[in-house]
Amino acid sequence: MADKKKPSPKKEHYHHGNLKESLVEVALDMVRKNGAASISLRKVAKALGVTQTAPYSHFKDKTSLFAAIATIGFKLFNERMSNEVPENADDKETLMGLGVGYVLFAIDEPELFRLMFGPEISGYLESEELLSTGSASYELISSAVSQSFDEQKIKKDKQMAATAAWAKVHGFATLIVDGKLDLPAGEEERRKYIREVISL
Amino acid sequence: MADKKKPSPKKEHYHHGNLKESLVEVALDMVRKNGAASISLRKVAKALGVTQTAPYSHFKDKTSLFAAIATIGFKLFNERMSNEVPENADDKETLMGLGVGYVLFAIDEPELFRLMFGPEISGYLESEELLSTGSASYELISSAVSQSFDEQKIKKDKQMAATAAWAKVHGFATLIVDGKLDLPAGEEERRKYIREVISL
DNA sequence: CGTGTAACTTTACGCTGTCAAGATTAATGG
DNA sequence: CCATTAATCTTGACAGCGTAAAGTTACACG
Repeated sequence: MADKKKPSPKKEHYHHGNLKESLVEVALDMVRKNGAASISLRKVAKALGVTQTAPYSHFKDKTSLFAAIATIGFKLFNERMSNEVPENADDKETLMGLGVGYVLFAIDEPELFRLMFGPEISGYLESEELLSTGSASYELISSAVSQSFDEQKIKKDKQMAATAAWAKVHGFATLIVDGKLDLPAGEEERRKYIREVISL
Repeated sequence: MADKKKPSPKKEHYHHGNLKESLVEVALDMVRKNGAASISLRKVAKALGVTQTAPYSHFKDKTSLFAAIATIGFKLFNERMSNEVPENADDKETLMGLGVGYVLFAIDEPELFRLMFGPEISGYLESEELLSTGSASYELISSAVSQSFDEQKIKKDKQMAATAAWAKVHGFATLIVDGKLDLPAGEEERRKYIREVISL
């Protein structure tokens, strides 16, 4: 991630140059640091030295900006889950890896996680990218469950099994993010703890 | 001087009488119908025929009102869970009943559920009643898990088992409330579906 | 070089939470 | 029973918010 061209420090140019990307960048930062509720379009605009209505040239409304951020969130989320799956993992290990990645992401990016599953963008259907990255997350888990159950020759309804697996992991992550659960300190202890809870 | 101060036709009393309760009542109604985000103190006040700042005689701020509503929510929640446990249930049946009640409450009161576990009151520590009714919910589940595991002579860490049980049910409820899952139509079908997912 | 258009500014509106100060009434105690 | 106090409610105000409408600037392209 090399830094691309940098806009001149002063407001020499009437046009910002890459305002859209910068808006997402700054807003993502604010979400991470203080949560989505702390964001106002005006503050984001001011942080970039543009006027309060400038963002409306690039985003229909505040929700659209949130959607763009959540889309990034889901990409990172899916990467994190995939990365947690070891090479040549069998179906069961795959499922566990995804679950651990799910929870670890929530721990590392609590505010982003909240936004992704929160009310700000719930019911927002206007971004195809958001919808596809979001459902990709579910597909990851769902297909892993499905394959895992094939392997184990379990005959339970697959969709229901996927729902149960998703629910457990999602609830776990949610409770952590909401501060309802205490976590072990170290990275490895956490990983172990998560694995144990998930496999119960 | 004759009619210096004329009370508006509707307005009989300067004092409302039981404004505090009425505020909670009306606000609870609004939460149920349109969600917590749709509420403004001003609208609640106007709905009761008082001025916009009248609520501040009874609630420190908007969050305090939300806390009062969430407290009611947790009471209903705990009742619902308890009612779902059949008489003379053994420990396992008790646990299942609580879980079913948990999810059914979320289905019946989605907006209230969201408020209870949402960011509006997260980190609000100024209402002892909210804290106690809230943790009572966890105690219900936690102690049921604990006893259930005694009965089954399972030696796994009880607290972790309680966490896993809580996570599964909570995640399930959350996903339903957020419209991420489709439910069967009838009351009994739902109960059955919930039981099956929970027991996976 | 002229012009269309995208990016940005200016201005403005209505809504919000909440503070400060004043008015009115209920409650209290002498 | 009356005077004082305390609780309750009103008036007025402020800053911040999302966002609509219309004007300005500058770049891209013929």
